[in-house]
Amino acid sequence: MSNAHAPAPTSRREQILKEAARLFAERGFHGVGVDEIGAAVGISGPGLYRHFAGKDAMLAELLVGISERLLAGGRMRVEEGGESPAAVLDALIDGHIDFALDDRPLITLHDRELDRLREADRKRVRQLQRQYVELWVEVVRQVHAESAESEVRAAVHAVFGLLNSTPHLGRPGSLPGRPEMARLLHRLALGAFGAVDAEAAAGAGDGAVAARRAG
Amino acid sequence: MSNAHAPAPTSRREQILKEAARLFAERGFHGVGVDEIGAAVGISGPGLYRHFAGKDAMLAELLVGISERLLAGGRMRVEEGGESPAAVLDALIDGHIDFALDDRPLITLHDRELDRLREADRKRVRQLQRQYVELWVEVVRQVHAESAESEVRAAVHAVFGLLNSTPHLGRPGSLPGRPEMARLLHRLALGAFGAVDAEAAAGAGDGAVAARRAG
DNA sequence: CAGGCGGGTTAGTGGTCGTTAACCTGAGGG
DNA sequence: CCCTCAGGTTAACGACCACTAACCCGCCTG
Repeated sequence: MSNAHAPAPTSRREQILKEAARLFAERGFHGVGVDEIGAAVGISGPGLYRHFAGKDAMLAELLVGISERLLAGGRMRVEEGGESPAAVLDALIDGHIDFALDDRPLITLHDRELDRLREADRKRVRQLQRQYVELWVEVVRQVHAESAESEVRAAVHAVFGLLNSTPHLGRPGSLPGRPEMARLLHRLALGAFGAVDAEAAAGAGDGAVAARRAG
Repeated sequence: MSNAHAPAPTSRREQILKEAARLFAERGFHGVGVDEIGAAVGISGPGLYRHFAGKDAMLAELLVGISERLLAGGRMRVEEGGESPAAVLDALIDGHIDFALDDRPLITLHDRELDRLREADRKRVRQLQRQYVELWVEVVRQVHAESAESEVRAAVHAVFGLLNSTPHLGRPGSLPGRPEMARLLHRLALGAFGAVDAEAAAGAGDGAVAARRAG
């Protein structure tokens, strides 16, 4: 439509993947047709088959790609190893936040359309996800050593849910801007992890933990 | 399949809705056909049209129903008014956790298939969701008075993401059981809310908040 | 200039799916 | 005993859609 002489820093494949991700996130994998994806990149319908084996292949490449990038980024930050486990955890959190804030459609797809994959791809994605989770679990356990592993694992899942909540936010100005949002999410994640360690005395429904921060 | 002489405490409609919710959650609205829904309740295909105007109507009734129940439950707990704002917040959290743990398919649908609704239904659901969010925002602000409203609102969304993370959990025994899970989620939510108030001194990436709980 | 080929095009095809049509049956009620 | 009617059934229809076939063209290479 627009760029007739595009310097094309992004290949056609990547352009297609980006638009496909957006459309899949907006209307669901089954909800968007190949014609629409084609139209979004200026070609029409079956032209996509010059770049991908099929619609499924696009979704597979998106989900595998995102999972690999998440894991690779996490591994990198762990190996860099900060001054302390807490610093590594901070880095993990910031990395995930950047991802959630910058690649919303992918985050959405990541836990929404997994089951539309062929068995093999789904297994691969799940394996990558599991490794990513375990990466976090190890780091979190170094920061909160006295917590049970199963609770830490559940907490990691829950914090992912927290960090990945950004796509669900209403558009307008009733919410903080991107930098404030990043800092807020960081605080919330740390706050949640800090609450993993049971102050077992506190039963449910008495507001003990909420009261703590005022004390 | 099983109950040939069902005392039918649940009407046929409810039975259909329940199965439809499960299937929609598993494979997405577009991913399941009316024949499958029918088969799940022992009748086949078009028999459903004796109970619902169409597939869309089932989804609409599910989403509107869940939103109304969430809001009604929340309002009830607020009006009951505990001993303190913190106690009311505890009640809200417990209510939401019960919902997330007991009605996973609905929770999944709730933020996954909203856009498949007709304009009118979608507006209604969004309005109910917004009212539910604002209910929480008011209560949280009473507990954390010094926090900016926009940050509290974002935090509420994020905590919903945290509490609604249960459907994403891997099946096996690597996770806590239901009661432990409920208590853990409760703690995590309070921990997150407790971190809304900026200790503005702490920049990103220095682990200050994580360190706090050890100090 | 030949020719391969990357990257498009349009037309068609087979299958799936939501929905409707037409028909059936068994249980009450007058 | 008939009539109604709720709640099914199967068959068919129309739309949509992923994918294939067949064709095309501009660019680069030799």
